Amino acid sequence: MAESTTNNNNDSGGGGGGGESVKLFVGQVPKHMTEVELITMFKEFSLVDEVNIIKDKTTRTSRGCCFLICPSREEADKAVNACHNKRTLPGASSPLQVKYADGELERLEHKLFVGMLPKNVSDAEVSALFSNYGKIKDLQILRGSQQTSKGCAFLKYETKEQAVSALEAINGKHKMEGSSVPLVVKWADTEKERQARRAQKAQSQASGVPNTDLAQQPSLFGALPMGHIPLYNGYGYQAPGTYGLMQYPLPQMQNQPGFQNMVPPVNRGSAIRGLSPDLAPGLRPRGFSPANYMRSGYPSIPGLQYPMSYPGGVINQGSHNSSHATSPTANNNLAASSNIITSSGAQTEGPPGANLFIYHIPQEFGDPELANAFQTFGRVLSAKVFVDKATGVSKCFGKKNWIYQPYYLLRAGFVSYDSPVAAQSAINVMNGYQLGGKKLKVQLKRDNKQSKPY
DNA sequence: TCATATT
Repeated sequence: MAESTTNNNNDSGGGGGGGESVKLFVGQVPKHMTEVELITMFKEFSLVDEVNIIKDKTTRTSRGCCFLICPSREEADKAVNACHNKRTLPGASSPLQVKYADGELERLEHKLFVGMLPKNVSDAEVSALFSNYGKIKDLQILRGSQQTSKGCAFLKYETKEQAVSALEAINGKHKMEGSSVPLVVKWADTEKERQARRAQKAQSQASGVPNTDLAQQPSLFGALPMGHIPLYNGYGYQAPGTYGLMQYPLPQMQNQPGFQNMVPPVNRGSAIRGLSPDLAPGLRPRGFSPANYMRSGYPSIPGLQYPMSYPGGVINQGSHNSSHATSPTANNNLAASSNIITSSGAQTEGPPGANLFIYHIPQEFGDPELANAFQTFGRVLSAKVFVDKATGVSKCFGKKNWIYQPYYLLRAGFVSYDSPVAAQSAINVMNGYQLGGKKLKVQLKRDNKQSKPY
């Protein structure tokens, strides 16, 4: 005797048979029909796990459509083939519409997005890594005009389990060779999400007055199950409006009695000192330029080894204009600057007007050096150097092959302060300052989150 | 010339 009244053969979760439940959208459903009636009807054509009538939010009445959950793709296809445009239910004006629900096809592809790939990564490297978790059906590294990767890829696995295990094992944990940041692994966007992303991008680029008001995008929230918290926010975004971080408790501590005396005065007044004329680039000691020392070896922390060479490092010199600045101070500064970048790699943004965009940063500068160079003017929340996409590589002709090699690493970066005053001080002193053969351009970072209605 | 990219 076969199953007669069992409608919950729930083997999809247990992994028996490898079936994966599939959600279908059904249109042209008479509003008076119940879920039980619909289940009964569809069971003539396929196995059915569940039917959910889609109801009006307020009136709770049927909207004339439903979701139909089938235990496998095969069963779902049976329902589609038997019903779509083939049968008209009593009271309906047109035949049933039965199709895969939005995002369902993509979901069934077990497709992952991989971010934070090195620019020069090869298919073989990515393939080797991800093959540890299952059979790769498809791999596509996104590449730009040259061979260089755009830092991300798409990847399909044979089964959901394989994709999940890769996601959990690699996301945020695995660093590729030569990369300092871990890979990001997420489920690829569905078609709808792609469109939403495109629209949002177009809007923010067109107007320059981006809409970051969450209240104006209610659909995204309505789509999330109640209580759902995304497992991983791949981009580390903060909710708009939550400026700053709690990771730097120092400002509060500095205001407490007893702490002030522990901080050398030169340090605490640094933002103001940065504005003082005697530190201005044009008035710095002659006969010593950053370009000079760069030719004769590459100091990792120029601000410390060549204290007179640029304004950011000037507080470290004990000689000519600040007798109370001592070398322990310099060490403190170094320690502070290396703490600026969090271990998670998350970049922190300061309040509006407190973030700088800096161009023509010397090659020798990494994040810590950049932070060090700019900390004289205020509390640096974050400093980030990156290579300019357009000019980071040049192509050369070889006898047989194209050779892509870096020739002049044009670098830019961001520095975020906790106050606009500090940022302005840094601009006043550092903009146009010659460092490493090029003049720094220091300006306020474009701020796309600026305008926000109340 | 504006960071973490989306087929």
